[in-house]
Order: sequence, then structure tokens, then C-alpha cells
Amino acid sequence: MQPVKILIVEDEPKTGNYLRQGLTEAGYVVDLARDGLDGLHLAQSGDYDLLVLDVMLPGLDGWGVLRTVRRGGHEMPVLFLTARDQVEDRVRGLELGADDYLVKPFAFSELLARVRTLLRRGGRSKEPDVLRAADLELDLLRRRVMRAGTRIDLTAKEFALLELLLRRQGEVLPRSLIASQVWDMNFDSDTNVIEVAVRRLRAKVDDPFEPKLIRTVRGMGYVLDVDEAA
Amino acid sequence: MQPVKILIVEDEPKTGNYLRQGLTEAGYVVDLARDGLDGLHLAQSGDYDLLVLDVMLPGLDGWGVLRTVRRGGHEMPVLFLTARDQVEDRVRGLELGADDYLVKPFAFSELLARVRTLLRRGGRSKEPDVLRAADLELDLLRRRVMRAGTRIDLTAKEFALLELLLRRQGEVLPRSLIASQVWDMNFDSDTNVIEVAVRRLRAKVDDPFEPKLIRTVRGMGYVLDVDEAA
DNA sequence: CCGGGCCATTACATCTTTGTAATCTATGCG
DNA sequence: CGCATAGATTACAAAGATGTAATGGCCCGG
Repeated sequence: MQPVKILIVEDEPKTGNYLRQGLTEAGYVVDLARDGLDGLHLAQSGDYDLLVLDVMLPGLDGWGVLRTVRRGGHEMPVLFLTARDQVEDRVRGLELGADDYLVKPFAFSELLARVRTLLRRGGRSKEPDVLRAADLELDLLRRRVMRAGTRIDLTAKEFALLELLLRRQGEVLPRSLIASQVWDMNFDSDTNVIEVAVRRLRAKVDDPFEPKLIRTVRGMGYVLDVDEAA
Repeated sequence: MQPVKILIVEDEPKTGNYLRQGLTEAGYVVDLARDGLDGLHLAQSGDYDLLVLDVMLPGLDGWGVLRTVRRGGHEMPVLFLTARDQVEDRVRGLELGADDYLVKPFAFSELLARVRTLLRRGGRSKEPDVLRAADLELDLLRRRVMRAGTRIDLTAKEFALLELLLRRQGEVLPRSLIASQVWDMNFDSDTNVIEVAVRRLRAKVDDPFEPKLIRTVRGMGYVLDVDEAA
């Protein structure tokens, strides 16, 4: 089972690095091209499972890249990144065979969700549909959470956070990681949103139940795991 | 292709009739039993594709019915209806093989969504995944709407309303029908929520585009269709 | 062409979600 | 043991979702 390979074509260093890091952390093998031409050459090798293309690139833009790649007979799914005011042009992208697009800035969890869907569609993916820990269940397709037989209603952020904790259960996730996956690129690290979000999630997912699944690791971050101490 | 048959077991006449009518309007063949025993006998015939069981029934309750039905070897999916304060007991229901439950009162569209999912899971259903009209597309699985290549963000109510209009495109839907499918049982008919909801939906789905798809039929209701007048 | 009802539209109120900030608690070190 | 700091908790604020209500325009019958 070879890893899933993703090519990012993005000129803004900040966005590019953020994407590369986030996708790498999520377990993909990632290459990053800084302009359209480089991107095109890499893409034409044909060994990527997905392209993430910025629309606005110096020289050859995202559409140019896509057109040529498609002409070469490559069929991998493509996710476009566009600025808020470029949305007008979307039709062009979709006509050319872009499969989805995101408007910047976006929460990384949003991007990840799309990436997963696109890969799933291509059949290229052994993604599970349900994540579990003890009596807790998170159904990705139905976007639904159950614990001990009760449905639990989570808000979007709560869901994204729990999904992350479940996907990486047993790992202590530093706040920086959580921030980069659940919030957007411009996340301001000197707030306590994460603590508050964890609190809210705990109130729904842990407070009424036993055992507690979300643990705080002082100075490190949070883990979700089924406590081994027995 | 035979129709999908659903058995409702519900003693409250108001709820029972509401469910029967709503599901019938949605195209299912529906039987309604008023108590647990009747329900059980009907269910044991085994020719239903889905059961909708009220938990609280006079005499034999929902669990009793389910237990016996399962013992008879029937495997159809079951949707439980429970009052807000009965939720405690849910585990029992799920252990017995109830597949989902709803807390009363619920919007009918909620129930319908669950019914569709349960039927889809059973493989018993030729439900499409995408509804279309002209350049408008509603993706049921991804809960996403696109028109002319742009993604359109809809709220829950807007989505439910558009889904209904699309499923029944070409038909003029009276307000009463819309109310019963998109709002809950206790819908108060002397408000103008529907008009307001249609306005909001139009603002997103029709105002920025051509042709207009949602039409008002004076004195009758609303239709979504691709205008034939050309 | 006038008037009544039907619908559209807008404004506003309420509730939920999400973020910010202030305060409280407890862990672990000196 | 007491303090410094990380984290928990609570309160408040801003933004979005949804419902209520008031107003205005338009269609149609007379």
C-alpha cells in the first residue's frame, strides 16, 4: 500500500508552507511547486493522486496548468484555491475539470475534508466511514456523533476538533497542531479559543459519560484515548 | 419495481396522521398501527421495508414490539420516536437493533432524511445522490448546492426547502405541504415564515442567476421548474 | 379604475455558534 | 508550603440563523 501523493502549486510562501505542513501532518506525501511551470512539469509525471492548485500564479496560472495537464490525459482530481474576488471565474475552472474549489482563507479542516472526499471519489483511499473510541462513535458520512447510544449534536467546530482527536487517538496533540488543523491560517496563537473549544466539546462528549476520553497533558496538549490504567 | 412499504406504530392520532400523510406525500406506501399489538402483527408479516416505532405505546411498547419482531428473524431497519425525557432509555433501543431515533417534536424533513438514509443503507432504494434543474445542482450526500459552477451556501432550512422543491420539480407545492415537510408538526399556519424562507432561498439561488427557477403560483403555492416558455 | 387580498420585502427579535476576555483552580517546582 | 503558570471555567460580545411583524406593491374581480 503506497502512500497517497499530493501536489500543491502555490506561490505565496505562507500559504504553501501551511498547506504542505498540514497535509503532511495528515499523513499524505506532499510536493510543493512555487509556480505554474514547475507545477506543470511535476504534475505531468502523472504520479500524484490529487492536485491542489492556486488559481492566481505568476506566469502560468492555475487554469493554464490544469488545461495542459488534462490535455496530457491525466485524470486526477483537482482542488482549486481562489481568492474571494476571483470567484467569478469559477465556471472556467469547473469546465476544465476542476472538481472542487475553496475560497481563501479557509480552515484547514475544510480543505482536509474536501481532499478526503475527492480521494474517496477516485476510489483511491481506504478511508474509514466511522471513527471509534470506547463507546464513542463519529460517523463521517452522516456527520453524526453517538456515545453510549445517544446522539450528540455537535457544532461544526466541535465536530472538526473531535474528528481530529479521534483520527489521532493516543497521540498528544499540541495546540499548534490543533490550531493549524481546525482553525485557519491566520490563527492568532495568543487566545484561548482552543481551551474553550475543548471545554465545550467535553461538556457534550465527556461530562455526561464515563470513562473520560479527552485528557489534558500539561504543557503538551490534548489526547483522546481510552485510559489504559485499569 | 415495487413501492417501498413503511409501517408506523404510533398511538397519538395527531402524530400518527401527520406521519402517514407526510410519508405518503413523499411517495411511500404507509400503514399505520395504533397500538403495539396491532403493530406487531402487521410487522410480523415481514413485508415492510422500514418500521417507525413510537417508544411509548399503550400495552406493548416500542421495545416490546421490536424485540419480538427481531426474534422472528426480521431485519428491516427501525426508526424510533421518543419524547424528550425518554432519551435515557435509548441504549436499550439501540441494543435491540433500532437503527436510529428521533426526539419529538421534529421537523418532518428530519424524519424523511433519516428514512432515506436507513433505506439506502439497506440497499433497498434507488435514491439519486444529486438533484438537478437547469444549471442548479443539489448534492444530497455532500449537502452542497452549486449553480453555474459556484458553490452556494445554504442554511439547514434553506437546504430542506430547496431539496423539496427539486424533488417535486414541476409540481406546484401548496404552503400546507411545504409546512408539513420542512417545518414541524406544530407548525403555526398564520405566520409568513414560508414566504420569508422562500425569499431567502431566492436571494441565494435565483437572484444572481438566470433563468429564475422558483416561481410563485398565486393562490396555490410555489413550483421549481425550468420555464418552458421560450 | 378602485379595493382587497396575496405575496414580497424589510426590519427587528431571539437563539445559536463562535470568539474574547476575565477570573478561578490546581499542578509542580523552588 | 507558597507561588508562578497552565489550564479550566464563566461571562460577555459579535455574527449568523430563523422566526415574527409591519409595510408596500401588485394582481384580479367588480
